Amino acid sequence: MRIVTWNINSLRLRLPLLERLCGEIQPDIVCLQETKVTDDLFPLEAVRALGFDHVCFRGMKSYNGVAILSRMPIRVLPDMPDWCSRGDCRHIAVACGAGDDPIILHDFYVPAGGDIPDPVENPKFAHKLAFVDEARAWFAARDLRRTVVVGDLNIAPLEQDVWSHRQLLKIVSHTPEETSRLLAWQESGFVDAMRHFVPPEEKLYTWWSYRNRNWSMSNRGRRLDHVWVTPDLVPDLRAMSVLRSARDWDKPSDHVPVMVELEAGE
DNA sequence: ATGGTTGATGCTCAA
Repeated sequence: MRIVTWNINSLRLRLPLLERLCGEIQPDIVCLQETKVTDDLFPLEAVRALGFDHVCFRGMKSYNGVAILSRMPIRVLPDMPDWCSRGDCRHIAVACGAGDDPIILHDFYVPAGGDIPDPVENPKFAHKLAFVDEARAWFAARDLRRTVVVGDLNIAPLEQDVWSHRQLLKIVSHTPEETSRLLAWQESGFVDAMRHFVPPEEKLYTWWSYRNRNWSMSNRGRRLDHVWVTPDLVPDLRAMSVLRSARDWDKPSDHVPVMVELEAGE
């Protein structure tokens, strides 16, 4: 089972890129963030035409929005928390597969947190920290198995997840307040599936700012997008790839797709 | 220290 996570930064604008992604790597499941489309305007027919007969989404006007596109049956998990009581569309979760032992898949879009890394001065940063704390507590209180967490978590936790650890320590996405919280959430029951394949000593990025024309040459990237699995799924991990080439597609997202292949759930 | 770009929306905000 090939699972892709991608902050697509407007689904409607980038439908041709989604089509290209599907042609190149044929994912079974695509988890999107920042769809930026309300549910009544979701491009369901275009998504079905790509072979995804099973689709769920939660969107809002202009901001946020998540969607899961699947070739196999999925069912949305009910009674998920309204994180930080915002009514934001930042999370959707499904059970994948028709069998009686499905894979549970959570798709998250964690708040970016604004520019100032101070929760007193910057309410958006406070929201981000609270969101991650709440997620950690929720998962820590549960017995997890056959569970995958993916999404744009908007935090690059390791030193080699950013182009310069030293220069980014006070930049939102890599402050110790964020990285310690994200790792605490991860350690509540998950293994970092990307780092299962790429050792922590190696640079690994999934996002390059639009504000850098020559993004590839300067390569000032960050790993903001993640795939975590519960330990019982680690033996099923088969492959991982970061589709760096997608950053150079026509009208690209600033995030590139990340693919993880699992033996499970066939 | 600063500015750099993009998307959705509509005379600006979020990223």
